[in-house]
Amino acid sequence: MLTGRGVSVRLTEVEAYLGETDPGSHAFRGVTPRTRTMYGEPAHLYVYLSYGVHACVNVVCSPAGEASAVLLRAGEVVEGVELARGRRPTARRDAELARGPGNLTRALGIALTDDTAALDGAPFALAPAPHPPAPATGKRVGVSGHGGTDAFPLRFWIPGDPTVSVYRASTPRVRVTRP
DNA sequence: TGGAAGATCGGCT
DNA sequence: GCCGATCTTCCAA
Repeated sequence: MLTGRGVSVRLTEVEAYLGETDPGSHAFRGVTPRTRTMYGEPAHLYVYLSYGVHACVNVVCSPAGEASAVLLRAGEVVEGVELARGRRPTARRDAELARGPGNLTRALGIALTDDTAALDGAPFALAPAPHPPAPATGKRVGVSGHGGTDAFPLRFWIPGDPTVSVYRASTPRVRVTRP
C-alpha cells in the first residue's frame, strides 16, 4: 500500500524494469540525466514525464549503482477518496481515480518535482498490504519495439480488479503538420 | 541542430 | 468502445 499526500492506494497493477538488460527500460541505453534517479538509492521515487503530458511514478528497488525499478500502473484509492476526487474531476467512478500510470500519479498528488523523493517518511510511505492476494503475471503493455519485451513477463496485477488498466493498442503516431 | 520515438488520457460516438 | 492529440527526451549528422 502506498501513501502520498493524504491519499492511500492499494496497488493493483505494477511492472518491473530491470535496467541495462531490459530492452523496455529507460536505463537500457545507459545512464542519462533523466534515468539517473534509477541508479540512485532504493526506496526512492523515480518520476518521469510521458508523452510530455503525463507523469509516471516508479519505485527504485536496487542499490545505488544498479538500475531497476517498479512502475506503478494502477491502484485502488482506499484512503483520502474525497481528496483524490478533487484531483481527478474527470473520473466518474472511484475505480477510475487511480487507473493508469498518469492517473495514479495525479491521485497521489505526485509531481515531477517529487523525483528522487524518499519513501520512508512523510509525505510518502510504502507499506505491505494486510492480505496480499496472488497476482497474475504476464507481458508488459505499452512497451513497444525492441523486440524483446515478450521475453520479460514482468507485469503483475490483481485479476478481476476494476482498477486494473486494460491493454491499449499502440496508436500510430501522426506527425502534426507544421506550417 | 534536427528528427524520431515514447512506460498515455480524455472526449466523443 | 474507439479515435485523436499532446511535449519532452534522446541519438545522429
